[in-house]
Amino acid sequence: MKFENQPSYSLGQRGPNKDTLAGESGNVRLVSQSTLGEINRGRVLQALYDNGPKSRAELARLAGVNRTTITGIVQPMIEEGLLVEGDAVPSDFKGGKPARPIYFNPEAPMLGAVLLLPGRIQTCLVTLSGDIKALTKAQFDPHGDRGAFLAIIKDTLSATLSQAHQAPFGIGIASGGMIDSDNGVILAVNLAPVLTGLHLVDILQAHFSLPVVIDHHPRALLVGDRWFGPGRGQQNFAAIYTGEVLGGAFYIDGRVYRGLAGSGGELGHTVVQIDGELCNCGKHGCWETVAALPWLRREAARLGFANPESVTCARLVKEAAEGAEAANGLLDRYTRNVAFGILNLQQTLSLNSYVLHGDIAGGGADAAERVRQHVERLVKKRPNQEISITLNGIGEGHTALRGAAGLVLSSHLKLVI
Amino acid sequence: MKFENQPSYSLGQRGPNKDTLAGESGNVRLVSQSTLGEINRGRVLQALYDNGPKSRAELARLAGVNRTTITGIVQPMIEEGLLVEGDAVPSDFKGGKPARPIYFNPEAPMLGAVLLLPGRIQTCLVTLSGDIKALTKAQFDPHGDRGAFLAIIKDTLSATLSQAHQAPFGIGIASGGMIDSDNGVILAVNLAPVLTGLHLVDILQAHFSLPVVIDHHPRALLVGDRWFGPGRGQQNFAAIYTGEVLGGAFYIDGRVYRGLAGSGGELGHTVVQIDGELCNCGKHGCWETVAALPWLRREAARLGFANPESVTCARLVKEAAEGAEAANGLLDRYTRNVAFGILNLQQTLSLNSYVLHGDIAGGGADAAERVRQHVERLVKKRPNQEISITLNGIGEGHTALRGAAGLVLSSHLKLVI
DNA sequence: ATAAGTTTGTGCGAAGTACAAACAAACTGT
DNA sequence: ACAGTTTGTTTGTACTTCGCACAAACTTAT
Repeated sequence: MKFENQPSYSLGQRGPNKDTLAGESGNVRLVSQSTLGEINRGRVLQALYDNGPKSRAELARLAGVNRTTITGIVQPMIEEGLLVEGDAVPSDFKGGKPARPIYFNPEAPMLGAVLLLPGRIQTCLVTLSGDIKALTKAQFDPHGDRGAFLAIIKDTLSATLSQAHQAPFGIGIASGGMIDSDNGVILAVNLAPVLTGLHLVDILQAHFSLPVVIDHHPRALLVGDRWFGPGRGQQNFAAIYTGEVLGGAFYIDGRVYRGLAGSGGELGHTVVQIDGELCNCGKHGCWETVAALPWLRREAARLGFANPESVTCARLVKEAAEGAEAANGLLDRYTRNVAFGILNLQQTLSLNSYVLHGDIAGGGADAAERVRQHVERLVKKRPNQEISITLNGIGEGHTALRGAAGLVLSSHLKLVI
Repeated sequence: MKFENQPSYSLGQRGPNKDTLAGESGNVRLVSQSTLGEINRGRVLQALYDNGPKSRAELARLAGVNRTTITGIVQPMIEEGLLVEGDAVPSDFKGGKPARPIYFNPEAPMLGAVLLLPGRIQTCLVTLSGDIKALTKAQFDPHGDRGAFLAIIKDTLSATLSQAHQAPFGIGIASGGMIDSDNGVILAVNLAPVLTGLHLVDILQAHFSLPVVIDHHPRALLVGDRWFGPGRGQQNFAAIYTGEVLGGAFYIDGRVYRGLAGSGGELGHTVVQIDGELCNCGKHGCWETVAALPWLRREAARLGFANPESVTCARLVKEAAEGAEAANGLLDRYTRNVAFGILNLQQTLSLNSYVLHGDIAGGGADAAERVRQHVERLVKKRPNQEISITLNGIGEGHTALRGAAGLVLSSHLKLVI
């Protein structure tokens, strides 16, 4: 028989000479058996991350598979030193062979991490359980010479990596600015032009002979929440950062959402006030224009606050607690404005869980509770769906470094086909 | 050794007594070999959908696997009548055995579809290539008796199904209102209270002994775009519907985005104008308040248009083409308002492709081009990322019914683990 | 008319990975 | 000492993809 009148067309989103990607029209990838094995190994590791040390039998129950299957997956990783078997744990039952829990080997390789901010570099090692080691800091001229910058970052990383007893799994980089995470390129950093256009991943991979991954700062915070923070075990949640700018990122179904070449998640530049204040991106009325520190300080000045340039969420919370009505009012407006963007994310994606970072997190539990109450007032609740607003990153402030390390974990574990 | 100080906690989003889902903390599913086979069979079917008839060798090239693998997948489906082998096609090469293309069997079972609107039901059969057959229509009292409604929908569907030569794969239902698509329940339809709380999937599955799936109307439009319309072959795109209300849905990485229990994608109730117009959802400044027909008509009345109650996008396009400056101005404002919500979706998810339905689609290519130009003005373009705005559903108007049928396809093909 | 070259489809056995069943090990309670 | 229970291991089976060789079906050159 002849097949006729069969359409085969697309919406025209691909540019000229662009290679088709897996899953795009014209190219559907099947799953091979070795890929199947990789997926399952990654999921077993994920289960250990999410649930803590577990025996083979417990892992088999969690994963819905045969005990033999778990042994087959786990044994090679014990033999290669990634995992280790713990002491026998007496059973909770009447009788029964004691279980032998399995977990990550403290002697396992660590993760390299780089935090890249305009003018400043921090590097460290992070253990599989999230401990920070060999922290090294340096500064660079954001408008300076490309070669000088590369020398500084290589030296700083070398100082850190020299304190590892064995080669780490890889190096993760959290950077400000517009990042193409697929190609490992810093597309643009307005505050540090020396970085713009830098193919940093290729350069560092060649220099250190280690896998290198890069992503932008809010997404690194998110990944840090996922592996080492309040997002542990979560499949769907967002991290929201407020400061000089406003940014965010989110996990959907266990995966960091990136969009094409990492371009998704420009949450600060979604519009919440048509024809509102001019944003530094050129549009009017972006979420960032009403929910970042510049807005807060401008409003503080307009309302006659003392030292308006030093107004932060923490300061407002403190002054409100001391009875200052003006501070209470401004704090309420700020947290309400933050809530509008969270509302829009909630309406769009139903993530139900949000972790606050940066200035808004500096306001502590009081600020978080205000944001949550505003969000709850705005969202039409669905049955059995509580919205959770939590904090991370207050205190020692290494969330972004852990996040950078988490980028390595996410890419190494191959958790999703 | 003993494992100590290992955290195992979550953000607290689960309610009391809620079963943990696959992938959530405490439960990670591994992939079995029979699941692997199902995934690969689904992907081969998807490749045929997206690319039209292909030979085994061509499919092997597309899928990146061995020719033997494709034969092993395809042969059982030929034997069971889902696929059929076509006439040999002479090779484009010098020599070479002629290829035997494979495609869907016209004698294969069809798909049942139901469109459920306040007061009206439409049912039909849809072939695997999207042809509509056995269309039946009925009306019901939206405030009437639950039993009377069920009798009407069963009769209407029976009339349609009696014209099928064999049992269809299943029945898909596109419905207005708030739908819990995981449990197959219509949670609320403000304009048709008789439907509220109806466990329609269980009822119809029991009655017809066929698989039944349900989703809300904009998501059914999206799925229709994906299988039978301009979204064919696309992994990431959104469908936007404007009319009395504004709704939308989107595909991410080849999957319909649903969120928990289908609650994601309430795009019409994202806020674009803080403290703006009161919305019928109770909030102020939702996208729906500035980009649906009620806004258009109210503005037309305010501006002194003749017969403002009959203003639609199509009418404005026509009058603007005839030189009416007021119509041109209102059309520009309407398409700009539609663009703001698309902008926010683009900033959040970087989908790059949007299909317009309903009233805004009624404005044809001119309206779509205006929307596209507004979006392009607002979005900071990334390298190699064109934004596409297309139309669907104008003409015969069966997009939603094809979409309902597509819900069956999506669930039947098991395209994703 | 025959041979060389090329592509497609099939047959056969190998490889990778999960599953089922049986058994040994290690415990508790009677 | 024995029964019962759970955990971990051993052995063989099942499912699915892969690699290689070969047959079939064509075109082109001689």
